[in-house]
Amino acid sequence: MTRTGRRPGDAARTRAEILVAARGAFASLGYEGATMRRIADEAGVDSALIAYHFGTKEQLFVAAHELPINPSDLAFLIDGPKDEIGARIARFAMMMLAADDSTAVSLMRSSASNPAAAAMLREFIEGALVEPIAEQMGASDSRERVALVAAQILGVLFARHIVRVPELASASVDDLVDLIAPSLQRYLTEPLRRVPQ
Amino acid sequence: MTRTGRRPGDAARTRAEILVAARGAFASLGYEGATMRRIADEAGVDSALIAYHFGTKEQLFVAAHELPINPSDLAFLIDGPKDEIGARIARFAMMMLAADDSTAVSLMRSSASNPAAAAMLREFIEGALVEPIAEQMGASDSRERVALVAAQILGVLFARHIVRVPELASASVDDLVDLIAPSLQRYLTEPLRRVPQ
DNA sequence: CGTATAATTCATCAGCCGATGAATTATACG
DNA sequence: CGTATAATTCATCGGCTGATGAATTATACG
Repeated sequence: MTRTGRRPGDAARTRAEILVAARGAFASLGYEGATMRRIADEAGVDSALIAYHFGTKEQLFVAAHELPINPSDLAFLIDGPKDEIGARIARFAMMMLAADDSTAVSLMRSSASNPAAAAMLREFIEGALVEPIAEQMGASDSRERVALVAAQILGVLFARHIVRVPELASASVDDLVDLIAPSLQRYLTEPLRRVPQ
Repeated sequence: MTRTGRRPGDAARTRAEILVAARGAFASLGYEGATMRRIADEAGVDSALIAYHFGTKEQLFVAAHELPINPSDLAFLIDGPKDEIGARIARFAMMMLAADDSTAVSLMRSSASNPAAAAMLREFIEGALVEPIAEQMGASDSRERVALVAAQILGVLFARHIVRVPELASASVDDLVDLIAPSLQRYLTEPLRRVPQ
């Protein structure tokens, strides 16, 4: 059927198709579950071709998770009215990160069993969220505040897309935004402790 | 060194040692990463002995996660002053579930790559938390409220023990309780949406 | 048009996985 | 004390994994 040797037609396209298949597999199966052969089958390709284009499985994982988001795209979260920052972040997180096959869910899934993936997720949270937002806020506990926001978002994603708790899995994006926005708002802008340290 | 055949001494003890090794391995490596051979090595035992005592790997996983908690032990969370229920749940969750090798972290880790583990975690959340607490509360949106509490707790555990976000990984249990208790309180007892549906 | 090279598949390797039957040794119980 | 049986290790199976060298075919470019 598919003979050996170079295929006719657009060559650069194959590479992109492998990346799409890889993202889907990592997101639904995690790092170990997404085998090279499965990804290759999904992309309609031999697994050796993946090695040819991307090298090792770990390199493929990194390539598949290269951010489609430029960290400076997140500036709008900080700008704008301060009393709505929780809602802005909640909406952005639920919309961009909530798809079952999003790179965020994929990274979360793989982080659970793969320390290198956990490091990637940690560095993204620190570098793209905690540091820029905390710097902008300037208070001494800003980093802690942003980390709590990240934890709340991770929790909703985990409960909704990995555990699939029915009450959250069936909720709409709009509902989720309304529900968690006040918590994020509190973590960022309201007094955190009853008895200050 | 360790010869073949039955070993002298307390026989029932071996079984318990296998369970301890299994819990540690599942909690730190996840379902797929915790291989039968690794667990056996950790327990100082041949992997065939695990099969002899517990059957398949999946049966071992279930045995290792049999609840040390009787669901009725959770009644105290609901009883007591209503304006402190968030703090009670936060303290209980952070203390009981926060150890790196707790069965909760173990279940979370395995849930990410193993649908059967995710089902176990989902059923625990629904059966031991959402249903009893929501029934006690009685409001129409009670289930959703408890699910949000579960999501917040899962998020802190995930960020702290799996991603290891430094700001949360280094925080003390007391700090974490103080920080998230008001969010849990709001999810359970305060108006959830600005514009009711 | 010819040829170097890029893209692709095939075949195969060593290693690890979970499972299982056979052999071995201690205990329990008559 | 003898023997059935429980507890344990050993040896091995088929299957899957990531990786890689060799063969094949299309393209790019002179």
